[in-house]
Amino acid sequence: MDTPDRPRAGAAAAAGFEDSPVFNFINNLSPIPPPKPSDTAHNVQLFKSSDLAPVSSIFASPHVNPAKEPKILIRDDSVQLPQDLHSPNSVRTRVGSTITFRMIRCRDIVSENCNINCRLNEAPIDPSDHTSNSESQLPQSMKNGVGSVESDKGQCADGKTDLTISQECTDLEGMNLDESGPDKMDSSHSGMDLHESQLSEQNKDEPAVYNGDYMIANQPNSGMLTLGLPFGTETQSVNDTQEADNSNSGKSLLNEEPNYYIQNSAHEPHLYWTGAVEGAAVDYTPQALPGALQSQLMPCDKLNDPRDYMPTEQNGLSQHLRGTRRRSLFNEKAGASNKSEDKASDRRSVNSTTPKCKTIPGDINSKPLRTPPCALPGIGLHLNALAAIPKEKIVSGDIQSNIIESSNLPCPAGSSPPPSEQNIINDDFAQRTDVAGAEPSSQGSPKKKRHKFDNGDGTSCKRCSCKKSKCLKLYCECFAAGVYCSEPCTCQGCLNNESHMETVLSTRQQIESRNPLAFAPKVIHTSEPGLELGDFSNKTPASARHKRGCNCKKSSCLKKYCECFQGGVGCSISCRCEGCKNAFGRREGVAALSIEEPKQASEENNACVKEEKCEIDKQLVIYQATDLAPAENLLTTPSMVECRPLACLPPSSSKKPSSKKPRSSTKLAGHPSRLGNSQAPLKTDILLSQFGNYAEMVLGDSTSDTLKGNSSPQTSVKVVSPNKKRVSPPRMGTGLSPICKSGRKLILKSIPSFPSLGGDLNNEDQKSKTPAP
DNA sequence: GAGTTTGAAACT
DNA sequence: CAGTTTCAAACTC
Repeated sequence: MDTPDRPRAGAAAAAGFEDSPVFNFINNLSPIPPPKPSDTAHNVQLFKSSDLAPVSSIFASPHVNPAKEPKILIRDDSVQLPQDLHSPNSVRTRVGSTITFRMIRCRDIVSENCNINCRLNEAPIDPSDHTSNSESQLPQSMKNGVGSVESDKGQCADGKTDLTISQECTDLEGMNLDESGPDKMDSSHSGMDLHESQLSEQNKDEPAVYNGDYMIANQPNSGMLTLGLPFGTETQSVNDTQEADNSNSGKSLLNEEPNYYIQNSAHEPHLYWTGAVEGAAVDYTPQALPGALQSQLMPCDKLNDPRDYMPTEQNGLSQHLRGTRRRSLFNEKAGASNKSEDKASDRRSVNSTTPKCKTIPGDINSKPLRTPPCALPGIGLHLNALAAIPKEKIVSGDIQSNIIESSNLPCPAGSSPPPSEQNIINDDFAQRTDVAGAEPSSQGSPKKKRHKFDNGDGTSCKRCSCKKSKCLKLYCECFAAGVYCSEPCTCQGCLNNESHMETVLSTRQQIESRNPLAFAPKVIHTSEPGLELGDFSNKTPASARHKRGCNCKKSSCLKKYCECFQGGVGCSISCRCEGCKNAFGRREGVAALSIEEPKQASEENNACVKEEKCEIDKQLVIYQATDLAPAENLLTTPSMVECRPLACLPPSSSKKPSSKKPRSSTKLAGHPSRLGNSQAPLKTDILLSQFGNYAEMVLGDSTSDTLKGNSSPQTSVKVVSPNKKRVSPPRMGTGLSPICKSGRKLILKSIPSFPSLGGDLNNEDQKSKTPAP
């Protein structure tokens, strides 16, 4: 198709592969120059944002809650998929059959970005941008992935011409033909019909292409990955991991994905996402990438929802939307997060979203610190959205969460996000977990539902019902979450509103002065054992995160009273709980098995199970290091336990006898967060490098390890099989999950890398590997 | 919907 | 730093 003119391609040409479609394909990919400045910038932003955000502690100031923005937005995006246009039904089935990818969570790493990434939506993107290309590319990648994917391919091959499929196929062609592709893409997209026809054709023709892609993908080192992205390493690692995952299934979406990445990377900065990659995997829609993400996001169930499908207009629109979608990710960062709109429309209206709750303006301190992305008000929110997501959507929520997490990846683990940010994030997670676990409860009283209602953004309103605290104390969830109380709140004498901004800020500062970690998330999903342990000062961020431990006595850590449980994480050393039975992981020794305990886990697990089911059944989940599936998140603890041995944090350090008290720990941790802000710039730089490391850590390492089998049992598999089933380490069989565990394990690895923001990526790794003597 | 339980936050 | 009180969520009826 294309000429091997490109220098890089030249090598291949030299090889004599020029003629091969694969070669062509590769050429297309490889040629892609390093991300354009703008692109790079985007990428950087993502990472930065994540990094920065955490550092800056976005939440320092309360954020306006977009209370009601549906976090679901993501879904919407996914919904948007052209499929609807063609045949929702087909799509549905496909979706079900097809694999969905989970976004990798980097959340731990990235604290903030989540929001941004998560949202595909709305922000109208300029088609002019590569976005279109990228989109198209994404779809292509998707296609590729899909094509490779059994189900998808089957469909295409079958000539079923699902809209999505067809589109995908077409996209691929376009991809193959030209990287630039936007035009091509457009053309391809423009005609849905065309797609179909093309599909058939492509199906025929493409195989070669796919193959090529596939091959490329297979090659970890393939130029594609390496080439483009600054993150190349990551991508590679990802690919590897994916491959590993795929390996299970044999071919893999992933394989294709790599291409996807590459292309994206080349064209779009946004693509950098692993998530995007994953998205690529998504069959659905051509529209997709962004959509892909969305699709991923979308719960299996949701696919059914007409809304989800979005009445996207047509291909053209879809394309356009695509662009927007991608953008949306960033846009969201920009603070445009629109939670509310689950619906397709949401994208466009993204901005329109009306957060009822407003996030409190960044703290004085934090504000300046806020780095671009991080700064975005929306940052915190995204996670919450998950929680907000109705049970129905829970699954999707997970996905979303995953996506979000992935977005987070960039953030250097080392830097702990500002407490506030973390809080948000945590909240999100918690919410997610809550959603899962709490689902039942949520049904009950509004309060219970409250979290669910949350936008999902960290910023969403918590619907507090404070009476005496005036919503100026941590008792107030809204205040604690850094958001202003909004309509949903039933609080009395509330001062947590814009009109009292000064009061709020001052109060926050006071609280933070007391306890830097006061606004830090109660539970950090990061499974990093070390962090949990809080031992390493180096990893202060982590420690800070985990500073709090529960002090449950009667709840046995089996109820929401327990922060750990509520957060969906197992209890850690820092916990002082008595009779800990935390299903997610018991404190200390108990932990490992606790997860498996069906009894305890039953409730919580249910949530996890649900998610997992969906995922398993229909989705391919790609876990990245940090990303614990939401469901997985639940598991984190156990994994952590297991991990610990690996992580081997210094035992002494690990133990913080009184870690619970935020105060003591907080001081240590708290500062770091702020420091992080200052460090932010560094972080960004580091981030990239870290990111790669991180990716490796997460994906690569875990995957590699798992693949290799060397891995300690701990590094259980996170791998998802292309087959649609996660490949879980043998051990986990229980409902919960193998996956979860595996995910956690991975996380653990990743964790080590994070710890030192300032870090040192290298150091981190080393440290992680070799716990301090 | 009201009341009780629970554990964190705040206070001393 | 430890103990107590206050608070609001979580939970139960």
